[in-house]
Amino acid sequence: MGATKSYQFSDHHNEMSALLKALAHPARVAIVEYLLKVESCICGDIVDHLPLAQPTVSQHLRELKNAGIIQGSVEGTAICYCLSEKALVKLKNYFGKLESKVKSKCC
Amino acid sequence: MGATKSYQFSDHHNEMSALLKALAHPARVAIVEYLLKVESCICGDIVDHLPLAQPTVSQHLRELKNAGIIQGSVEGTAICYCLSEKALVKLKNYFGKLESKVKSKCC
DNA sequence: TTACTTTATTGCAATATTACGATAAATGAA
DNA sequence: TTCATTTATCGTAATATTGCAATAAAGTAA
Repeated sequence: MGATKSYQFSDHHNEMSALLKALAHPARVAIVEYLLKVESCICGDIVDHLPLAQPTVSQHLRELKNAGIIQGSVEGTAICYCLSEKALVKLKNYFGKLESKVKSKCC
Repeated sequence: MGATKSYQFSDHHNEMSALLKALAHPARVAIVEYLLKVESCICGDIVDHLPLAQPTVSQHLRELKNAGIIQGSVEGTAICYCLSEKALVKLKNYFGKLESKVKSKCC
């Protein structure tokens, strides 16, 4: 025991939770909002904008990339990161759907 | 080392990541969607709809409640759970804002 | 080539999460 | 009261996450 019983849940539930898990850390929320704020891809200065060591930031970036939330492409000696619109659209649509269906007639 | 350095991030980043963290598990996504599906509050049969033991479900419900995503009220010998519209609106607006701002002009 | 810059990976310690058996608490019914 | 039902909590084991120093890898520049 201790590990999430992923195999007991549907693909949909696992996919959504994986996407949300990628954003379930303040550093990763901060990275996403930073990429959004500069309105373009960022080459190389993400580490300087976070209060964490370089290996830690690299680890967070990898998690965001694995989840499909950001993309990275090699640009000379640096790497350019940018947001993946597809993932954000998916999240927007998901919560839009949830919110539109919710009825506030609770006991 | 090991613990998230919450104090290094803004309140906003911590609040958003906490809300998303509450949904970063397939069981909790499943609970939210189940509450949505029945379109009303559920009294007592959440445990039967999940492939987890009762103490585990109770733990997940508490996390959702602490995050403000669901509400629970005592109804006789059972407890009625329902979704909190406020949290879902917050999430919908957040991703709506992100998606509307994202520019897909990446390198 | 060497030196430099930037990012990734490795290895590990500290902490957090997940899951569940056992048990407690709370309520209703008999 | 006692019994049954339902949910919460405690305790603990297994696993996952977080963070960083050290180091590697990959590229540019001289």
